[in-house]
Amino acid sequence: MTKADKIVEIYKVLYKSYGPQGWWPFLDHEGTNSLKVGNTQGYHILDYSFPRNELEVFEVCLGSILTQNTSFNSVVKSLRNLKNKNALTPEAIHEMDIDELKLCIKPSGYHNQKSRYILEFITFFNALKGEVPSRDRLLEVLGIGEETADSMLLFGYKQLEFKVDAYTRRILLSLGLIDEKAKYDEIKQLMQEALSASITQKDERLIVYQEYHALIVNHAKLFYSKKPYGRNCFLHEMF
DNA sequence: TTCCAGGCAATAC
DNA sequence: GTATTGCATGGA
Repeated sequence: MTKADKIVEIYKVLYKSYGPQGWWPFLDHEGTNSLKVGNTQGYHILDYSFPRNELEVFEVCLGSILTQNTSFNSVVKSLRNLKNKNALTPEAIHEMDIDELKLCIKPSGYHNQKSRYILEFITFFNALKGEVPSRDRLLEVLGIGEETADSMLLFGYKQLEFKVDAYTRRILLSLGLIDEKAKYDEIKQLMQEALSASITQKDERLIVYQEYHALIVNHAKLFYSKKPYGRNCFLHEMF
């Protein structure tokens, strides 16, 4: 069984175990439906029409910054703080007092850094005028590294960019599919080549990229949060 | 109390 | 180029 085959099989097993996850965005920007805010079971499961507009794209990007090295429950608190002030828009945050912004995002940590990152991103976002940013341009923005860029592109802009995070590394390392010093791009290419080969339809592949990452996070929270990583992980029994 | 969380930039070597 | 460090809050 090749690495690519294993990567495809892992997805099938995770999906069968946990089901579709339904991630970003989290808040209802149109008032037409009620998203399950803060529900760990998912927010809009099996509805892949999201994000439906620029505001929802913005929320995904904002969440991508806020979730850096931070649990997502904390991020949801910050987003709700902003939403409650009717300030979950680039314009409102831009006009907001910086200390007020810091207070809103305080639950998700690093508020001094992240407030600056957010303001830098808003300037960038406004200049886009609705266009999809290139990955390289995103990486030039202060506070946006590889994972955050891919997070914005995959979940916000529906681009075929696989998001690699610490959990992805741990699982792949534990299963012997990468080595410790594997770089971000190496892991990303491994995942993308495996999935591209087995899923020719782009719309379908996008959904799998999104769900796969979400499934990895869900699975890793259960088996890869405490050392030794991967203890009792049922994926080990597959190969 | 300690450890960890859906990383990043700055700095040191 | 690679390794280390500071950043901050909240929950287990």
